[in-house]
Amino acid sequence: MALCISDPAVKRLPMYYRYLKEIEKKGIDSISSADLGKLTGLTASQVRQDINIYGGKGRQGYGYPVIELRKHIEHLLGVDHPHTMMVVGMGSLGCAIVRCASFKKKGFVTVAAFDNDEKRIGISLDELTIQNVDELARFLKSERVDIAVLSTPADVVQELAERIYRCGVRGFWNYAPIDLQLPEDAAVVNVHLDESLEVLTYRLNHLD
Amino acid sequence: MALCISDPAVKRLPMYYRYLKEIEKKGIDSISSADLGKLTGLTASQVRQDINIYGGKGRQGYGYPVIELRKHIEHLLGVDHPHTMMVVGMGSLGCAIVRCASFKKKGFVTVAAFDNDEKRIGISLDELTIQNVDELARFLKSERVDIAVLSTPADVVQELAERIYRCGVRGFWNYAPIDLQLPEDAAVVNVHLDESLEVLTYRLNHLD
DNA sequence: TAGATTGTTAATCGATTAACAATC
DNA sequence: TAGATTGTTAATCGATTAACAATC
Repeated sequence: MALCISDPAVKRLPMYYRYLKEIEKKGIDSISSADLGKLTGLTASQVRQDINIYGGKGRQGYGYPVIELRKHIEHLLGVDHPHTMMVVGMGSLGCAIVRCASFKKKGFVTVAAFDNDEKRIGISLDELTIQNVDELARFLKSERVDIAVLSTPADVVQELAERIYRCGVRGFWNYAPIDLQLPEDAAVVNVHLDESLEVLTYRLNHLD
Repeated sequence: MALCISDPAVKRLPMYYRYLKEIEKKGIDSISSADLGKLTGLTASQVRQDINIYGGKGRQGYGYPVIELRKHIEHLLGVDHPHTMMVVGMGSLGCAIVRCASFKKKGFVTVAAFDNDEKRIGISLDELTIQNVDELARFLKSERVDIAVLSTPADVVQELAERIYRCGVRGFWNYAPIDLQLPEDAAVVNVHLDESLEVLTYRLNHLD
């Protein structure tokens, strides 16, 4: 795909997707940039620029066809086809992610869960059994995994991620409080929940 | 505080804070903007601009004093004093947040947990007992809560947040997949884990 | 047709980067 | 002192907004 979307515009993509699904559910079949702007908190101009960059098409005097645009963005995001995930680090956060029903609904299938703690290995969650992290490379030889979810302590996650990368996984959703360093051909999102909370305390302490 | 920090600069604050703590732990007592830039992936120029805006002070020919700058940013973020939190919606994600030890270490004390499901009310997690969400207003009459963590289904969270706001809480850390609408004098951070995952699939599907 | 609204270009705004004098 | 590095101003870059002709 030749079209290149700037990072700020990519980050708005999921928001458009969310609102479009809402609008679609209401049975509305077209929406103007002005109305979509009101919903998302953006200017109509920005909405039009974005949709143009995304390659979406509207009709003058009418607006954007909701279903068509939703499908278009769905395809851009890549969520029109399922992804397999594995979770490494089965603390309470790792377990919460495995259990999270909304991801399943959206086509994210967790195919394995790993930990290095003997007390956790063998425990079942939903249809999964927690495996020893030493089995990881062997598992990845036979199973395709699109996304590794990392919810281990920070001090082991970089080395772990490199190991997983070498097994061919290219998507990394990192919950450990560091910035993963991986080769260019890997897609990494660092979640940094702690930093999100610190942004909140900043705002809370500077309200006035 | 008169100084106004732009949103992009506020969002970099926790990252500086994280790296400064790391550097401090290594026993290094001064760092140049060039070296801090290398760590954070920013230009030295940006680092200096940021620190200036934050009100931090360095010394020519020497760099920035690590401990002093760390403390300064800690104060700006407001994490130099403890915050109380309550969690509403005790699904697996809500439980994971209550259990998350790293928040405790950073001065975030969870003082209550609520749910509306009879099966969950009365269950104990750590030192907390899950209370009926109907008790929420009564609880807030006697206890001060800085931050409400919302991990309920999306369809109830807006109304719930408004109710909590009316009880005087001003910090909202929202995990439900909607954008909370609250008055100006509330500090809201919408986490949107699902959207973070969609940004990952976008990048994964557009690697080449 | 007239009204509405897109698609797109130009103008503006704000954030990042470069440059360099000040100074430790 | 000489070298290093900040603090700060100016230049650049990119993203957002405004404007308006095209057209449904």
